[in-house]
Amino acid sequence: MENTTIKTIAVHTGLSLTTVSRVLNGTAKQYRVSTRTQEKVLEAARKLQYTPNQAAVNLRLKRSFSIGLVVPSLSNPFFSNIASIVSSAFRARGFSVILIDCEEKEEAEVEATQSLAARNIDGIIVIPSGRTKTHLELLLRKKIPVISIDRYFDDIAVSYVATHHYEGAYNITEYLIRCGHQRIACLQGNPFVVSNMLRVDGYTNAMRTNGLPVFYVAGNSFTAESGYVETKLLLQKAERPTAILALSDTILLGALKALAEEGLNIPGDVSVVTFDNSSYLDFLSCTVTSVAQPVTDIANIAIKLLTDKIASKTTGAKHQQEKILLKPTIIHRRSVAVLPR
Amino acid sequence: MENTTIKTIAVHTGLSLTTVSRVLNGTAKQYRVSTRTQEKVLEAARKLQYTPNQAAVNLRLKRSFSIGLVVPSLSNPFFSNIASIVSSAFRARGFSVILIDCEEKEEAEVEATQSLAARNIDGIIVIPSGRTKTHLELLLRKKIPVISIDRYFDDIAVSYVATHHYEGAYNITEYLIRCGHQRIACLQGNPFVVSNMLRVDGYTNAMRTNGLPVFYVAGNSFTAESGYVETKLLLQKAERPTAILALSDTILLGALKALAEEGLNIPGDVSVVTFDNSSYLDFLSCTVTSVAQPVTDIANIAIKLLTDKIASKTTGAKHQQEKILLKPTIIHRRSVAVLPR
DNA sequence: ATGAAAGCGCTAACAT
DNA sequence: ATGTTAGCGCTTTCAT
Repeated sequence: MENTTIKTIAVHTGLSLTTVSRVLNGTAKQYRVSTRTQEKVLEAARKLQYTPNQAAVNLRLKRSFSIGLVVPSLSNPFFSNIASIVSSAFRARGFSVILIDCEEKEEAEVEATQSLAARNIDGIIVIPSGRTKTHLELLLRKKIPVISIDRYFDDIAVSYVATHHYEGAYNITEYLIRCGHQRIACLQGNPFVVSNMLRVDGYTNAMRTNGLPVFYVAGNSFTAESGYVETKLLLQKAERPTAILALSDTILLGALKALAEEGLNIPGDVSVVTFDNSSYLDFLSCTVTSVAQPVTDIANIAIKLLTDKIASKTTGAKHQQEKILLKPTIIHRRSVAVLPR
Repeated sequence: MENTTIKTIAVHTGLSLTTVSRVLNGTAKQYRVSTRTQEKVLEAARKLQYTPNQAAVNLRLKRSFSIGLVVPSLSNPFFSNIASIVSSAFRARGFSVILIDCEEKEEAEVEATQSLAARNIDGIIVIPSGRTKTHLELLLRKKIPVISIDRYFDDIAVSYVATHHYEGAYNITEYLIRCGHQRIACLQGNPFVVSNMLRVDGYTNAMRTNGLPVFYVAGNSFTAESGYVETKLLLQKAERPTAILALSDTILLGALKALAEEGLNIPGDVSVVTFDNSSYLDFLSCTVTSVAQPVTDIANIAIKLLTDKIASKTTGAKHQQEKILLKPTIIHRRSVAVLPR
């Protein structure tokens, strides 16, 4: 009792492979297969527990009916949240989703896109882990629809959807300044990814525009460890900050730990704001004001863009690079003190 | 300029498909392919940017060199954390990981396992979303190695690795009792999954063994919403609890919100403990004592079991069902008050 | 040391 | 209304 294939069914019903294939693919009507025959095939398929061998379909059709989703790290709630939303939306549209966690490693990301391409993937959504981008151009050359989210490159023809990182950072920095803060420290993540660079730019420009010196920028990854270490160092400075802008919630967590260890109160001793607006911000010892990214919108637009590109591979319609930036919003909580002038 | 296949390389080098294939698969030595020839093939492959078509390999070999990881929900940090650990461990061993988020839906889980099976997946790790288990038996019948983690079924021959849920709940309940608590409420998750049932049993038995009535059990899913709603209801009772045991960190978050809304302090007005030990527990307004699951151990053992099963498919060695339960530990923080007797 | 040829399971162009 | 056949890209047995 080997695996059931269409051949098994053909033998079983005394029909040809073609007819069986037609019935099973729903093209029966189109080829005027008799109702009788259809029933026979369907019944045999059910009885023999037939499931199509995707490798064969894939080889033949050069399509896999699945899309790849490549993320830097699932242990970061921001990414796992996006992953969850994107993946369910695609499944709802009949695509399988192959999710790959790169552990923030660029080689892993390159490998991931190659392995996806080798599987005749229908399309790829990627959140780039670093500066590497040639692998994305390669996908383009292979005519594999690809779009990037959250992070992106302006100098290659890959469409993207992301939060307007610059604006988010600029606005929240300016908000801190309006609250009377002048010594505002910025705890950054991976200094080589666009999202981080733009946020740092937003912070820097908001400071300068308001006639303030850029007080402090440090950090090297979007992790609690980085946030912790940098805050420890920051607090060694002769002049302590009155406010800290953490560029992600993971960084924030580390910063909070360091602040607690130093016995500093929020917002009494130091104000704190962050990026990403994770749900636990509402439950921290001091609820934390945050820049919220429109994650659901990002996911939905990404899906729309990718499915359009996939669909138009058949029609052959040309697409230009779409560059979509969505407005972030500030969610106000209680972590910011208004300083006396 | 079409896609490069071994045929392209064969034509290019004037060699046969066989020879090209041998070189590319590292069996060159075994077949005494001349060094000269090997170089030619390798060079052509590089120049033409050859990547093997996995669908073809898969069809031919009935192997995909990838494993499936099926989880209930990636937006739950406990699962996304496991997913991250398992997926990186497998990639390190040369397997691709196809990760599927089922949104806690049993149909989605069944569909996922079927779709994975249709891809000639080498093995599957699943965290079951509910009571459904026939799909796992089906995998077994198709000789696809499968093991479940975190949640499991004792009456089917699927191996599993999980935390000793019963013990975790029993111990922490008893700890609360020793601290003088008698009215302890239990906020449960999905009542139909083993992990939840066992935890509830642990709670219930700890109460009974210590001569206390089972005060309160309610809830229906491992979400903040459920935790919030149930806590709201719980606080309507004439007799309020002195302690709350949340069966997951997500439930805890909802409970905390409800407690805050009622103006209750932790641990002054009510003590709180939870399951899962997420990193943010250290940063809440009151750090929360928690049952920690040995997630890394679970992942590593799961990997060991699965790779063994995959390897022994070739050797044909028989495996019995492995049932592995790991001890949880209690991480003490500041959310539990010691009551006067 | 290298090649020819069969076949994995499926679809589709081309009969009839 | 149904069937024959070629071929997707690869591995492997069997020749030479």
